Amino acid sequence: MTTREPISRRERPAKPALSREAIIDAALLVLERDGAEKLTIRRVAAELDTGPASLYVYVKNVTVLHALLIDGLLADLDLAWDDTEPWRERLHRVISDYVDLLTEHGNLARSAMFVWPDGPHYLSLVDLLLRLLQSADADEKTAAWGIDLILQHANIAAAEWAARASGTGQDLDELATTLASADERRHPTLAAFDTAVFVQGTPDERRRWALDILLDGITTKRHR
Amino acid sequence: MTTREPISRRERPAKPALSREAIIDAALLVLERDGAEKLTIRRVAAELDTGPASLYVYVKNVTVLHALLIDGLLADLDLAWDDTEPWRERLHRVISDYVDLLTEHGNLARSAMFVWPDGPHYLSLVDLLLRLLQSADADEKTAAWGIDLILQHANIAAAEWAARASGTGQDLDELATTLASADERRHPTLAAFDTAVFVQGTPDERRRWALDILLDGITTKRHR
DNA sequence: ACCTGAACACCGTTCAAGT
DNA sequence: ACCTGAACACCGTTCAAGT
Repeated sequence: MTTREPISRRERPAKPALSREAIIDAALLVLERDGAEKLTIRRVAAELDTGPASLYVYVKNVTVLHALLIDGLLADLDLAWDDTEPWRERLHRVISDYVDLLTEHGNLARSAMFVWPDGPHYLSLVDLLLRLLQSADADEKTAAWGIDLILQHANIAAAEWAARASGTGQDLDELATTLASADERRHPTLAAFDTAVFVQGTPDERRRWALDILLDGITTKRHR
Repeated sequence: MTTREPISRRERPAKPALSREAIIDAALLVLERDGAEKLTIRRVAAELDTGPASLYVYVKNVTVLHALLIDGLLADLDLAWDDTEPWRERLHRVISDYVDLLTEHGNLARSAMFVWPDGPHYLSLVDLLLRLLQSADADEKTAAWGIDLILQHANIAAAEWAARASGTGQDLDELATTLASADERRHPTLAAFDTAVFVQGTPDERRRWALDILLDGITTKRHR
């Protein structure tokens, strides 16, 4: 497998030259085949028939690899602008789509929390959000910081849900039990509270609720 | 610390019997000595002069180990209730304390995002938050879900800041450049926007701003 | 039941050497 | 400059065997 003379031509898919694009392609393949938790430098390198060291010319670290991927996935997002749909509805829809997309690849969502997946698709998403918040009369700072806050929340929602699904997190029953066992002396407010409420609601309900809180807050604009 | 026979007295610190408490003690020591990113099952086990397998009788996995620790750290939190301080100020103060505490141990903050550190101190924190939101006239659901949202935001803030400090994240300059390079055709709204705003503000300012958004949203209570 | 050594199945990253 | 094999320095978790 070194400088091979033009033998039979296509004995194998012909080892592609390394490049950022080739890496993304290989990574997408690994993602689909092995799942997000297996999306490691080593596996992508193996997919490219090389050692892990080779990738470091193109990606600074794993987090960057993840960010690269996320932007790729975002290509599937529906970012169409629709005059007739109220801004709030549209925003709910796009964030819901975004969370769904990330949730399918739980591990990636964790990375999304720490890097802005700075690719063209992510920029398009930000562009749409900005347009929506502007149409809701948010001023510059509120819009910009608000987008950060909204995406942060979406990322957490995806990561949390994925953690729950993979069994890495703790189950809600456990949490409910702890809350219910609040001591009357040490935690009087909690003891007098219907703690079941904490764990109520479907993920969807809670996401929607939380986003509304955010949007209410953003459009209230106290400017304190 | 156990019922020790009066032998020669202090030949060694006397290998303590394993227990959840002993594990927490050892973990706190590792945390202080080696930092949060080194707080692994293996290191804590080594600290206890045993193999990693031994800990699995007491902790289900690393995440649980982290959760245990977080609750321990929360012991230092000032949770006093003060009639004279307006609820909003008090809430800002306690969340700010909480974030500071977690930020010092960045890696732990990441775990806090996926487990409720269900120990007595965490319950006390929740108790205080509940009391504060109730005094702001939030109904049950709004208070409970709101606390979840607030803590989520605090956890992210801590984790993000820690990631930035450790160099794992991406630096803001990079992000600013990407945003500024928005293409006029593909990202018209962004191109016409002063993208510098996205990365403006100190962490403190942004935290305070975000929490106010949350609180504004929570106290608005649209009930849609 | 509790505890353990050893193994299993991996990681990310760096380095010295090649081309 | 780009690419690589090999090594470094770790991980979490499980298992079979002991007490």
